[in-house]
Amino acid sequence: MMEKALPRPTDAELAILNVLWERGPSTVRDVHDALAGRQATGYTTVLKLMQIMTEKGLVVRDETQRAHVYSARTSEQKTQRQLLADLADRAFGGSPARLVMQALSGRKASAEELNEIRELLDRLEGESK
Amino acid sequence: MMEKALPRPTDAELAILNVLWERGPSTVRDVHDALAGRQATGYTTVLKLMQIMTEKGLVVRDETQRAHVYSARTSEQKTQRQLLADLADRAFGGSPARLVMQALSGRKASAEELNEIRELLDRLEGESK
DNA sequence: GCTCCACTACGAAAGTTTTCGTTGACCATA
DNA sequence: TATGGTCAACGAAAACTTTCGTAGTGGAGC
Repeated sequence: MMEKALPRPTDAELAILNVLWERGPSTVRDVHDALAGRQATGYTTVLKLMQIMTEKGLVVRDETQRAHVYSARTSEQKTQRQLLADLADRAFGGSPARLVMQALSGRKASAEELNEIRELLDRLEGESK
Repeated sequence: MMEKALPRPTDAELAILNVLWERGPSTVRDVHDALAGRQATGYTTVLKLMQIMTEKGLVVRDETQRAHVYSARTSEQKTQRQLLADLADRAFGGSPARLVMQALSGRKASAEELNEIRELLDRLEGESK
């Protein structure tokens, strides 16, 4: 059973997915309102995007209610990994490790964050043993 | 002196930048040939893209030769960091640390890579002291 | 000088993304 | 039953990305 790869979400689509991941299943109205703070987009713009996303399979919708209820088709984690793999391919010669190193050295992470990452490393190291 | 933010390169533009970073200053012919293996694009397509990239400021060109010589305006590192910061903003709630953790847990890095990353962590930890 | 070739420039077309105005349907309620 | 509000659907336009055909230019070699 081949799981068909969903297309990489565009910027505007990703903004909508973020709302769906945060709020769970939502109507267009919900998403539009949630987006209102960050983006200044019209209601029908959000609606149209979500219709397109439905066609693409990025979201699924429940039409039993008058106001259709949309859900992200793919988890946030899975999408994040897809985006990272994609970026690694396009900008890091296909090497996720190089991506990580650049991300680490590029910015000052807090001490706690560094520790978290170190613990994660320990855990990974443990698994591969 | 405000350094104006260059636009995020598109997929096709990034492919060209990769060639320029690898080869150094190159003509359109050079880039086209280098791309030939991976992409099947016509010569004029590459040319047009590089003209657009010149307008955008992503590359600069030396026109003293008949075959113009193009160079990336921004280093590979800097561009990579910009792309990572951008992705962190769009898909990781603005948190590079979360991006790193997802990148690490998402894939099996080799033991050597993990060690490299650990050393990098040590260095970072040292600096922040 | 002429011809051929490689190159840049230009413009157009196709595809994708983002935006929004308009329309018609449904439902509540006066 | 009429009115008003909310909603999905549709279509179109604007912006951006990607593609390539055609034209013109300049230099090398005959």
